[in-house]
Amino acid sequence: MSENFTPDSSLQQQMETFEETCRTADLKLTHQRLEIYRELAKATDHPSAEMLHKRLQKTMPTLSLDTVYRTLTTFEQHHLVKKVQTVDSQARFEAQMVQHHHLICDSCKEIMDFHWNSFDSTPLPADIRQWGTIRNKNVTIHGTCQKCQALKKVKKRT
Amino acid sequence: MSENFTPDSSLQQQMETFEETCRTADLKLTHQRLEIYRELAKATDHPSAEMLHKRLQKTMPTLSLDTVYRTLTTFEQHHLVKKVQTVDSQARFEAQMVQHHHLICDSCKEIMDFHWNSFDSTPLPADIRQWGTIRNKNVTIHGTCQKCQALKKVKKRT
DNA sequence: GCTCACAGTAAGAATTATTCTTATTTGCAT
DNA sequence: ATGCAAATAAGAATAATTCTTACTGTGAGC
Ligand SMILES: [Mn+2]
Ligand SMILES: [Mn+2]
Ligand SMILES: [Zn+2]
Ligand SMILES: [Zn+2]
Repeated sequence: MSENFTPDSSLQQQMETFEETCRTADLKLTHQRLEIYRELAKATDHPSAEMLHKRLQKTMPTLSLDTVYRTLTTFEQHHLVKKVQTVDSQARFEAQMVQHHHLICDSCKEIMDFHWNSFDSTPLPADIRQWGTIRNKNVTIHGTCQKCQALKKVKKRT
Repeated sequence: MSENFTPDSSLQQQMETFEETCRTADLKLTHQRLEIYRELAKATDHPSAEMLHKRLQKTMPTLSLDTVYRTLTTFEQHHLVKKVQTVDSQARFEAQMVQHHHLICDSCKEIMDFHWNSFDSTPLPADIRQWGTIRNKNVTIHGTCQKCQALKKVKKRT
């Protein structure tokens, strides 16, 4: 590990990969695309388009919500980001493209990543294979996070 | 197995359980509720509210789409149906409440059930336990179903 | 079986999330 | 530096879902 290591070094790396992918895909490197990608890449909470827009407006007051949506869709088509499947109406996004799974708090809607290598390497039940071509398999865990549990206890006491 | 066994016997059973649950929950047994539940219970494709409405309109021409939505929401609150999490804008529903998992075709959006008991009884990675209270864990498999694969091949030949 | 209170419904308006249209701006190849 | 296709901003439009309101029907009590 180098002496120049900073918590941002992986983000820097990710930005470079992003720029490279854009150039290869003939996507122009606009300020909007760079900032939207950076904001999503540094987020760990799987923000919605609206959340991203709100965060970015502080530094880019003229950024339109439509651009956020359009840009995320473009990124998705180029496998730079993923739409996360939820039961809620607003779509949630992430720039984390390596295989992982999700913990979802049904109370605050927080989405957290986790890894589960032993699951990833477990073969599927045999009878599923004939269904078609399988692209990926993912686990979603629903529950209530610590924070929300604590809040509930406080409320009960009232 | 009785001589009176018919393919519908389990649906009959499910309808009785449904009626019982409604009575216990002080939900009036309206024609709309009965038919919406029956239609969803007999479906295996996880229909959207709109799909259910379309199917029911044949026999109930005055049924409003709003009633379908409202009724499904009521059922969901009483754990009679579940909203299925997808990446698409239209919500999909099911009356199948026993633990199971989903195969989703990214091409035709078909959602299929499957069971995986060995997964269900596998403990979660230890480091997840501290996140909060876990309610359930489910697997979603994405891919392309046989039908869609066949269609693609035909198209390629053209 | 009849009546009545009130939960539930239909219809259309409203809201929310997302996408489209169009005039203007910008990245980048030349 | 110039030109032009691609991208953006703003607001209109669309799609999915929910709300409002006047009317209807379920089922408890007689
Ligand atoms: Mn994730
Ligand atoms: Mn299912
Ligand atoms: Zn929470
Ligand atoms: Zn398919």
